[in-house]
Order: sequence, then structure tokens, then C-alpha cells
Amino acid sequence: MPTPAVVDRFAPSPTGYLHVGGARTALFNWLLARHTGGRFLLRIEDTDLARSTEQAMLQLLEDLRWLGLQWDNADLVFQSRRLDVYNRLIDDLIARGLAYKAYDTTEELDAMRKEAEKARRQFVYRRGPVSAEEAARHEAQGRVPVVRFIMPVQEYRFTDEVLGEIALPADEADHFVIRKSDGMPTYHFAVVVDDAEMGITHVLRGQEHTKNTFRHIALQEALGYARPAYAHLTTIQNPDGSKMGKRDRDKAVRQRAQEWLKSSKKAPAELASLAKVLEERVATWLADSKKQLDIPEQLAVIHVIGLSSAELPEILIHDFRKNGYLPEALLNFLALLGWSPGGDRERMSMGEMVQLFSLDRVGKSNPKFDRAKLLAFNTEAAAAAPIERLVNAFRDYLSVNPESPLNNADDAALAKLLQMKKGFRLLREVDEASRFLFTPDEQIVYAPDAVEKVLRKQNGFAVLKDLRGILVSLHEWTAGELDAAVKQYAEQKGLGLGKVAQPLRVAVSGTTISPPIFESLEFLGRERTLARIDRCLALE
RNA sequence: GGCCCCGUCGUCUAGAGGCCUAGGACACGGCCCUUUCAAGGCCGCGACACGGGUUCGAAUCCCGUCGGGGUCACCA
Repeated sequence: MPTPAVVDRFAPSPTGYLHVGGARTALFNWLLARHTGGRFLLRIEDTDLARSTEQAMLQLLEDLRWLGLQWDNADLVFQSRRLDVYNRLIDDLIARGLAYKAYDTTEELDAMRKEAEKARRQFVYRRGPVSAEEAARHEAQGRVPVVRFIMPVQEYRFTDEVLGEIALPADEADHFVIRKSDGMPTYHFAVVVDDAEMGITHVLRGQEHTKNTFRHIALQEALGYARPAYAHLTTIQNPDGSKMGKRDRDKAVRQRAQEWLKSSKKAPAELASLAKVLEERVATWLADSKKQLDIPEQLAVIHVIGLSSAELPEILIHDFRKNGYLPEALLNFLALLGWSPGGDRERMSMGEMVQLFSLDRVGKSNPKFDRAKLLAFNTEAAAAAPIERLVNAFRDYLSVNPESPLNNADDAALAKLLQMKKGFRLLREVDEASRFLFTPDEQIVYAPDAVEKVLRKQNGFAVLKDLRGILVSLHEWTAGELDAAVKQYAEQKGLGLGKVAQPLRVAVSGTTISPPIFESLEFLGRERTLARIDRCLALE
């Protein structure tokens, strides 16, 4: 029984990095298209000239590629390049008396809104066109008009594939803006025109657009377009119930920024200039904990105050990549935020998700983003992945963490590290736990508490000296031989393995935590192991 | 505040009137394994927001209350 093919799309505005909410929207669109054998298209909604950037657009594409959500249109649609199309249509609407130029200033609009608020009702703009003389007077004053669409006053209704039947009372119909005074179309207009021209059959988007749909329907009717199916997705929230990507992260940045200002005795203005962010933005942000920085601003500030993104709650897709998550695990987790295949099914490959996906199993209530569960998914995905996959993923991780010394390792070495550390949760853990193997011997830093506890208090120096003697003349430098020799020694001395392994661990890594010790020693080699033991012994 | 949507363990969810003494996963607690950190194994704790109906029977249907989210831009 074939399901009718769909054409859907992901249409981000390039104002920042892709975040989990956007990724989830993209994923659902992708799954729906793949499930039905349809097409998944990508469109760039760059009509906001002030906030759209080329860099953000490129990053968006890279994040999508990393996730593996490949789009089917080789030529991306950029709204900013389609002005003539929109303008022709808008002029036509004006000619047909369905739209008109409006000259209100921001101040006038604000005053009207205030009035509505005072009267405790919703602000609905429905002024209608001004006379030719009035228009001429405004033009003479240099006022640049917007174009407003006359949304017919009637009740609107549509059936949302997720939420069900939704209606808008007639008195909410307003004359909304379709062309801004800078000449760009608004979101409402561009989205309707492009969806129609691209042959979009299904629009899956965030819940914040639910009510916009009525405007889009009115526009479709005026323009003679078919109405696509709509599905509005829930909002992913932080554990505290606020919108994902908002408060959570901002809170952490704010706290560190304040510490930084205090300890460096710098003024907010200096922070702003170092971060190349508007001084006023930083000042009002610092002064009001309800205010938040935009993501690009946030990134700039983080950089200045020396906060690494690994320390922040991840919200951007790029954060997850940089911290060493597997995209397939992230996607599996994200899919379950608002969708369920039913029954007990949770862990799925991309192929399985494609096969099982359906809109009627998409939920209506807002999920909270639970990092612990994501971590568990990642751990399991990593444990189940073939080694070649993990090496690839590790390479990718390292490419966005260029400061890691593991960038010097070859694939065989990476595979070895991955195997040593199996059971790991994040690639970042493998990286950090293995760095000591790539650090020059003389740069190993001995953690004071480790030295105190393991070497001084527990007689570790004496053990190390004995061990050194044994290791120098070991026939074969393999984990197996090392294991056997050290265990034999421990037995002879009547010591638990811990009393013997820990001093070794501290000697070669500087800390009490490392991958399994004998494999680590094998990896390091005899010469370097002995050099480190000697260097450690010198601490006594 | 107006309008729209939502409400099952701490979290993500299964559940489409009797299969429910409500299932799974993560988290949490305990035990086991163990050279560190993990991973793993076993056991356990834990929810139908509240109040009215409808029905022989309600987590499932209806109404109300409360709670949460969205939206009211020349941003998307």
C-alpha cells in the first residue's frame, strides 16, 4: 500500500548556528520525505538583511551534512535572490485591491498597540489604504511605506496533521505586512510563494508558526495556490521548562562573564569591545538577567572570557560535534523528542527510523531535553559501532578540536585508543583520557594530590622502584607480558593490584585516572615508560 | 490580558473504554564485577494534575478548575 510521495523542506534563516530545535525539524522533514520516497528540499530564508550572514549559512550546511540530513535540491533556494518574483506578485495584489501601501511610523504603531493593550484586547491592524493625497503627503515627507495584505475577515480553519483541527476567529484577521520598507518580503509572503513554487506538499515546522498558518492560508487563497498539509511540531524545552537554547546557556555565560569582570577588573565596555559586540547590548544584558545575548554574540563573549564551549550545556549541533557525540545517536535521541514508533521501541538506526516514521505518531506536548539520556544513547551507539565507524567519527571530532595532540596519531593508533577506552560515553573522553600518551615525557604534570595519596602515603615510590627493575628486563613489551609480570610481583609482595597499578598510573599519566594501565604502557613503549618512572621517582 | 495548543513515573514515552495490580528507556538507590575512570549484570524506587459527569466498566469520552507552552513585530 504505497503512501503518496511528499515534497517537504527545511527552511532555516541563516542567523546563527543550527540548534537542536532546528535539527529536529529538519530531521522530521527528512524522515517524512525518505519514508514516502519523496523529496526533501533546502531553502535559505535570508530576507532579514540585518541578521542573515553568509558565514551562518555555510555553517548551517555543514551542520546538516554532519548530521547526514542530505537535501535533494542541488541548487539551494535563496529568498534574497527572488525579489523580482515577490515584487511582481505583490504589485499584482495591490492592483487587484487586495493589498495596499501603509505609511504608519513605528511610533504610531506602538501607540495603537498601547491603546489596544489598555483596552485589554488584542491589537489588530485593519486601517485600510489611505487616500492618494495622503499618500503623496507621506511620500513628500520621505516616509517609505510597507505593503499590507488585506486578510479577508472570516473564520479560518485547517487540519493540522499533528494538532488536529484548528480555527481562528474572524475578528483576528488583520492586514499584515507582506513587504517591508526595505523592499524585502516578510516571512509570511516569501514562505507562501516559495512553498507553492517548489511544489511543497507538507509543511512541518515549529509550533510558533501555528497561528501564522491562517495568514498563509489567506495568502494562498488570494494567490490561487493549493494548500499544503501542515504539521506543527512541539517546542523542545530546557530541564527547567524554559525554551531550549535560551535561559539555560545564557545563565552559564552570564555567571562566568561576571566572574571575569570581577577578577580582571575590567568594565563591561571593554568586554564588549574585545568581543566586538555592541557595547549597549552587553551592558543591558549584564544589567538585566532576563535579557539574553544572541548566539553569535554569546560565542564572541565566551571566547573573550575564556569559557570553553565544552563547559556549557550543549544546544547547538556544532557543540555536540565538538564534544564528541555521534550524529546517529543524536538523531535517534532527537527523533524520540516528540515522536515514538510505538511500543517499547527506542534504539533505531537511521534506516529503521525512515521505515517507521509517520506523522500520526508525532506528539503534541513539549518535551524537555534530557542530556543524561542522550549520553546513554551515545554510549550505546558507540559500543555498538564498528571500529571503522568510530575511527571516522574520531577523525571528525579531532578536525573540530584542532588543539588536541591526538591529531598527530594515525588511524591505527586512534583505533587502539578507542578500543582501550571502550565503554566511553563521548569521544571527548577518549581524547582527554589519552592525551598523556601524546605528551612529551618531560611535560607530564604530576597532580599533587595523586602524588600525595598514591606515592607518599601508600608507599608507592618503593613499589615503583621495584617495578622499574622488573620492567627494564621484560622480554616482550606487550600488555599481556606486562600484566603477568606486574601481577606476579604483586602476589609476591602480598599487595593488591591496586597498590601496584596506581603508582604506575600516576608515574606515566600524572593522575589516578587513565585507560587500562597495561595497554597504556604497551602503547607508550618501554623507553618512554621508564623515562616517566624515572622522572616520577625524582619527586621523592 | 486576548487568542491557540498541551497535561501518564524526576525525564522521554507506550497506552486509541475492559488486555493496566499502567509497559519500556534514561536518571536515581542497592548489590555484583573491577588495577583507576567508565562500561556491564541483577534487584529496587517511581506516574494517569485536580474535581465533576457519561458508562456495567475510564489513563483513555465530555465539562470545569488548576498548571505549562505558543502567539499577539516592517524576526523568522
